Amino acid sequence: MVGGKYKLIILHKLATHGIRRFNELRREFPNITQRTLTRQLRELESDGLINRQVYPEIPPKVEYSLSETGKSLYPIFLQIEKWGLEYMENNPK
Amino acid sequence: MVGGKYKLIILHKLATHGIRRFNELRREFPNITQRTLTRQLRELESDGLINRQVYPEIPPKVEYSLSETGKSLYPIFLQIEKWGLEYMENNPK
DNA sequence: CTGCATCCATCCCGATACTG
DNA sequence: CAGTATCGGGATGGATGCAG
Repeated sequence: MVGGKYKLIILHKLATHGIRRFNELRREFPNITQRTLTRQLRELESDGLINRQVYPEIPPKVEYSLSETGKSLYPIFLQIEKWGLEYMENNPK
Repeated sequence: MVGGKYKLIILHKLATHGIRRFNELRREFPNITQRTLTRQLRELESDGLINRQVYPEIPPKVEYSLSETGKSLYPIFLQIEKWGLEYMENNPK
């Protein structure tokens, strides 16, 4: 469910900074292409990790946020982050 | 570093059951092909997560075990396992 | 603004046969 | 026993253009 190239950082961004619109995410991850961002978001949505709120306006507006299930991943993120910091301490460069 | 299809379960097996020989791992994961098992083990080794001990005998003998870095991943595994159990409780089927 | 359609390169893994 | 060699297919991500 989190196997995509950008899924973890997307979830992390939504976890730490809350609701985000599509183009906000594009700006925050300049390397990801539009097509890929769309697909990763759709996959996260169909796995129930994020919510997708569409506002039927012109111009369109779509907001992404963590679902409850997505939020429940947060302890894992913290554990991974802790590991990463220790790993960098023991393997400096 | 743990992105391969079988890397997490290989690490988990080594974490919970200690040293394993090549063909023991093959038997324990019947779905993995020889070629793929070899590659995943080599990648784990070059990332420093497992140790590869070769005994220059006939017939050959190679033992795989967790490195200290590999062992340090264990808290993450526990956190993931905990999440998985809760997820299945909340999403029964 | 938020997409979809198309085409393409690469990576990952599997199937199978062979080897010291 | 513990691999290597070869071939191939499917998934993943990128580039580019078009659209409501």
